Amino acid sequence: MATIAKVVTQTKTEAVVESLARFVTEAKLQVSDRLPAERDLAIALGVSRPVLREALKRLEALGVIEPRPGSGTFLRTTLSPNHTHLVVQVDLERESLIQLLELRRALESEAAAMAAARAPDEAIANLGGLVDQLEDEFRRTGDNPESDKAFHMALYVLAENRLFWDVITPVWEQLETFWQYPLGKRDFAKRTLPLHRELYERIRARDPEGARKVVHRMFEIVEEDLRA
Amino acid sequence: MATIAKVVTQTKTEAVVESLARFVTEAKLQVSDRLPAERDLAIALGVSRPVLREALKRLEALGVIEPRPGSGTFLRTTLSPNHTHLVVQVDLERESLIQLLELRRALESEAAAMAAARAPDEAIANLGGLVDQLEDEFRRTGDNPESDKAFHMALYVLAENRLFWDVITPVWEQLETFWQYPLGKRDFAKRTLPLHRELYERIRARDPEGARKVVHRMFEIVEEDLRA
DNA sequence: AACGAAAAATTGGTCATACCATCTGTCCGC
DNA sequence: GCGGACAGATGGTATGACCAATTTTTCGTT
Repeated sequence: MATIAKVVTQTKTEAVVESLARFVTEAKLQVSDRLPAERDLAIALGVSRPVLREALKRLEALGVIEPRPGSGTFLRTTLSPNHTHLVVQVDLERESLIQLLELRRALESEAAAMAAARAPDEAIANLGGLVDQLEDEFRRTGDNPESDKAFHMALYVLAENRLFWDVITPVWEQLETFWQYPLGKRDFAKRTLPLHRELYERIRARDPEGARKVVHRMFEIVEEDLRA
Repeated sequence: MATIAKVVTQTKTEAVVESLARFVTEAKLQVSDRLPAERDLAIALGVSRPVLREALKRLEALGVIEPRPGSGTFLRTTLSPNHTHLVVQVDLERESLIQLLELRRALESEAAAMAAARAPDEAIANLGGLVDQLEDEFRRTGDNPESDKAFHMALYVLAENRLFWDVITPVWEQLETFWQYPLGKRDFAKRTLPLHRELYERIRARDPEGARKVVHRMFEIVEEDLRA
């Protein structure tokens, strides 16, 4: 069957976005570097300033740039013409704590398995240090929100998949607001404490399945505590 | 320790985005409905048209709206003040494809286990029908992209967690573009075919661990095929 | 009355220009 | 040498106008 290509009209704003991506690449701009001033960019690209600004607003929405009034516009991520952006829309009102936890469980159990399978030895050793801190902070204060977060985030780094990190970060933030507001402090910290070291041991032993199971047990405790 | 709140300056454009979200909610606008004209919105919100347009460009970048010259601007998704947008940057290279697959594996293996644990019997029976279609389409055409997608998406419905659906949808879209462009058609459809029925059987047997393992085997085949 | 083509109105896309608020670096006076 | 005022640069906002695509209305023809 002969297919007919859909007409792709390109608005000037879109063209400017692409030109900007090309410019950033060719100029070898790095993260936190400053872009030329809006007026200059508009002239260089041969478009009016409103159009240039609309393109910038689009990049801003995608988290690529950050304008600072009075100073300039700065790069927040890398950018090149062959980058694409994946947008997940989440209704935070409807999504309950349980659903967020289930998502985290899915990501974290897999991340733990991936870490066990391929993280470099030195990185795993660092994780061991985090376990020490975790236990230490708990001994001193009876809780360990700081080092707990550091430990779990380290897992995602060990998994060596940036997407996991990108997805879990906002999920984690959302969970933190839950712990603060509707729910008070929970006490699963104590019960899950030993599992952290156990998880570290499973990863160190290069045991993906074992690591996955430990993570599941952690979440069972949390969910159990939540129902209580 | 006393913490000091970071100053949050809000630009007018950002305020307009929020106002728009509120408006869409209060006006009960549905997907594919038309928004008021730019000029009208600008007047109603008390801002200039450029600012209003910058806000629209932002929503456009997030895939929320779609402007059609001459006709108006239309809603592409639901929108309310509760919605948050999570953006992950993907570059069109083989490495990203693998990362996307790993993310999908994490979600899908857990979703399968959740489905086995709690999906209602009738819903699982429907999944069985999808397996029939899957095998039928493959017998007829030698491939089954349509029914394959239907089957996998059904898994996420059975998992009864909207977040999983929200996350996997754009991931799936992104994967589809990969199959089309950098890579050609792959032939893992044939090799993973029997696993679909097996997965259905594991879910029907209420065997979460078994379901999880079948999903993992599916992805092993896909990744193997990819390396070839 | 029904149909179809031309004209008018509507709507998003683009442009030019001006002014304001904020930040930064410089230069002057102490 | 130091502190503060000043000027320049930069992003944020507003006005008003015109263009191009689309939709709706109008009106003449059949």
